Amino acid sequence: MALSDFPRPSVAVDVAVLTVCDDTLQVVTVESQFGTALPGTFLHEGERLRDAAARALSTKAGIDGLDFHQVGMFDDPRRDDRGWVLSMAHVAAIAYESLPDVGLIPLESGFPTVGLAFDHSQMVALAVDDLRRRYSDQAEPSSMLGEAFTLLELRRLYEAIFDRELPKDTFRRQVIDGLVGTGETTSAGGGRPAELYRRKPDAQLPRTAAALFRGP
Amino acid sequence: MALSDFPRPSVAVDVAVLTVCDDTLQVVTVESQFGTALPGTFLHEGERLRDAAARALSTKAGIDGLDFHQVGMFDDPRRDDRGWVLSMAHVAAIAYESLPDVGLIPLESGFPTVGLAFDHSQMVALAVDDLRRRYSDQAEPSSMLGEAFTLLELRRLYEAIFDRELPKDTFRRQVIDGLVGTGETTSAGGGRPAELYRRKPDAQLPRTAAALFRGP
DNA sequence: GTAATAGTGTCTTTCAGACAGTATTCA
DNA sequence: TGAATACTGTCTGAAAGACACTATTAC
Repeated sequence: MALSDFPRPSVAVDVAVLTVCDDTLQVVTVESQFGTALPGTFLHEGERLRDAAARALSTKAGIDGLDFHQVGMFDDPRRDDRGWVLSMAHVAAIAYESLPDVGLIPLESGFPTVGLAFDHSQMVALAVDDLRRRYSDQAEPSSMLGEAFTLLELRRLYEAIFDRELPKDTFRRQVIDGLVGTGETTSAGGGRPAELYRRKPDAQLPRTAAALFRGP
Repeated sequence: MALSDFPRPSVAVDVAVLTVCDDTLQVVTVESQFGTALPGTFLHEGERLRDAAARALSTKAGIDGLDFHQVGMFDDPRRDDRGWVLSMAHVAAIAYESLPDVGLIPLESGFPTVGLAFDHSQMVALAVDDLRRRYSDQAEPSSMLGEAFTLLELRRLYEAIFDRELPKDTFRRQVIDGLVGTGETTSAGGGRPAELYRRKPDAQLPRTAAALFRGP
């Protein structure tokens, strides 16, 4: 049997890069002829989707070295005026301090506060869902903080991701087993120095952590 | 800007249809020249992925009317000897009683007990993950039982999906608010007649239900 | 009656969440 | 010393999970 004789779609990738700035989730955007949009590109021959996503991010936003997760294929035949284009939405996360000078749009309870081109606002909503799921399962799985961080920094990150204040003592008990303490401390806060922690690889958070993060 | 001048991949869909038979999750398979595989097809021009999935299932397995969820795009350039073929894996669920005469393969803790063609075994593993996530969020969201069902039937279904015995009283308290009782009962079990329930649309299960289903 | 299954009241243990206490730094 | 922040012991209320009891059918 020969390969499909049907016309083939163009396949693209778009990437929602999420970061936290000013205690708020934000998404990286680029300016294009179609307006403010997510970084994206067409898939090259023989290329894998995640490699196309990395190439788009490197070329259009100067960002490298991130992990990508698929969040959904957008396949409305009329989603792009230029023709039949399927696009795989991806999500990645990065520490704000590692970001070059790029456009950022804050997210209000998971949705962009301004409209993005194409169906990119829907992509961002799915990206936030996926990020929240992964942050419910593990402690800081995507390096949105630096190499080491205090529990206060971690809690502020989770409060931004889940758009919700979290009690510090319960939060600590939920995440502490997913972390390893370095012996070091930092006194950047002004008061008693806080211990610095790293993520414990492959450690799962307790099943009840999701209930705390997502609220009642 | 003209549309991409790059060569385009063929795009296909494959569907993991899950059902429960003999207290075990099973997946629908078809025989092809490549061996035992998931039902699939190439995407037609202008067609949406979910419509291609429905067409594949209707044509190759005689199954209609299901809901499909994307679980991931498989994009290894060498995954199909015939050429460059991307395939979107889908998941759907169906009551065993609604199945026509098709091939079924039982799943051992989420994985097929025999190898499937291509990367279809990986697709099934992702499909089971997705099914478990959706059954953790809502009570019986995919109609794997009939229109109405008893709590015993529902619990047996969840035990098969999560491959784990569940205590009947705690299970009841977790799911009861996601159901609506019909006034009717059935005495098919032999003992005291059991009330028949339906799914309450849009009702979310408590956050702690996932902890019960997935276990320690 | 017995057997079988459905459904529920209750007890205990556990833990989320709140509160307040102690600990350690800087000014 | 006081202010600020980090961390932790303890209390309470709620609920998971276990257990047993009652309820309703068939035989």
